[in-house]
Amino acid sequence: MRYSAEHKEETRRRIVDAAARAFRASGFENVSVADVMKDAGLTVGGFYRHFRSKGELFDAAVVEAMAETLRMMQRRGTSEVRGEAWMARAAAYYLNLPHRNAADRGCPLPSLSGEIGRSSPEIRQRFEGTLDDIADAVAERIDPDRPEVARARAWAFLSTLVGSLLLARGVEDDELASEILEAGRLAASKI
Amino acid sequence: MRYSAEHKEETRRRIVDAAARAFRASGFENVSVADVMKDAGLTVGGFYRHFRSKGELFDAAVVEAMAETLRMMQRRGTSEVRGEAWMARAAAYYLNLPHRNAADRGCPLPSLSGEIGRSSPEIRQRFEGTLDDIADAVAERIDPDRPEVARARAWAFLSTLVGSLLLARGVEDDELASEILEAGRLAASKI
DNA sequence: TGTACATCAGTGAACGCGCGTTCACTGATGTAC
DNA sequence: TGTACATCAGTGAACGCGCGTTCACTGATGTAC
Repeated sequence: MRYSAEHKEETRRRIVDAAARAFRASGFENVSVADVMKDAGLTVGGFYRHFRSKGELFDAAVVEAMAETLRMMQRRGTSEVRGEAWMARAAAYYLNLPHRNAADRGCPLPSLSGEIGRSSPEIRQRFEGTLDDIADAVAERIDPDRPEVARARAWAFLSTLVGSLLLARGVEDDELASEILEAGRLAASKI
Repeated sequence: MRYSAEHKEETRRRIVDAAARAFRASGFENVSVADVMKDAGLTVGGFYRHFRSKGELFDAAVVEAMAETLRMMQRRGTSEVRGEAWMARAAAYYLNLPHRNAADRGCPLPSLSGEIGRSSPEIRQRFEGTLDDIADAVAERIDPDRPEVARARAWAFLSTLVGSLLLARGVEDDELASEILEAGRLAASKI
């Protein structure tokens, strides 16, 4: 092997990071391979030493962004807070104007679920796996003693967060966006 | 005027209908002008007698799909049902596998909010207007006597519906999709 | 330790395709007389 | 009422651009001796 294995892996990571940001900000079709490579400090040609196609990059970027979200969720879980207190805290962390305005660094669920819904079965299955893990992590925080009920509540909780953020991003007016986010925060905490 | 005004208007309507279906099913970038025209029984060239650009068509299609949703909401409202009973009924009507599997004829909120979030201010303002009307219509059904509180609940209700459908569409497994939809239905009715 | 060689990550130009848009043309239908 | 003319919705080919992908090449670095 020439160039250390770490070197190649590190480059790949830079490409995936740039892609994860760009796709969340602009969606699959509005991001070009050249854009991503430039963002990663490289030129187009080298791309195919790391990925077979743009689709494969999207796949990797989704996995990466979802893993981040899951890690974030789990990190929040090390504290002792549980139940409604945890839900209120998580909802506040998720539903606010900064998150609404920074899609590129935020949760991929509102920004990419639409595209994923139209993607290949492989990508959707991968997505499904991580999403399931996220739901489990959330259920554990909501009510560790009643896993069945907690899981249903976790899905409803996640749905409310994702839906609120999505709607808040669709409207132009910041006041209205705040109204939507606040309503979501309140309702999510009491699910 | 040659060709009656109605003739042109009727053709335009056919184009917009085809576009509203196609965009909901596949998103903006994955639908070509030629596709839409073919669906409307026409050829590409004629498109520009009706619209200045593909973007203008998207705008019209979003307005149309949102207006349908609003009409649907208002039609449901003629009955006397109010409050939680109405919420349970509306949630059941919205959150089910057929709706999850027929994005092209369903609510545009889950399928197009993502794209709209990245669209021009004009489109977003138009979207915002109808969305606001929908929220008002929902608030009226939830609790006509307390408009303030009802509006916040309406936003949370809509967020949960939209989020659940979006997540259910993102996963491959029908069982899991059902689980998500059911959780959403239950929680939405009690917001 | 030093040197020739081999590998392969990365470069940047070129290719080819899809698609939005334009354009010259057709022909159906309304209007003028 | 009938006929010549004007309009313009619709056709289908052509244009041009952006972008995904390919390719010949470079040069940095690891390996063999």
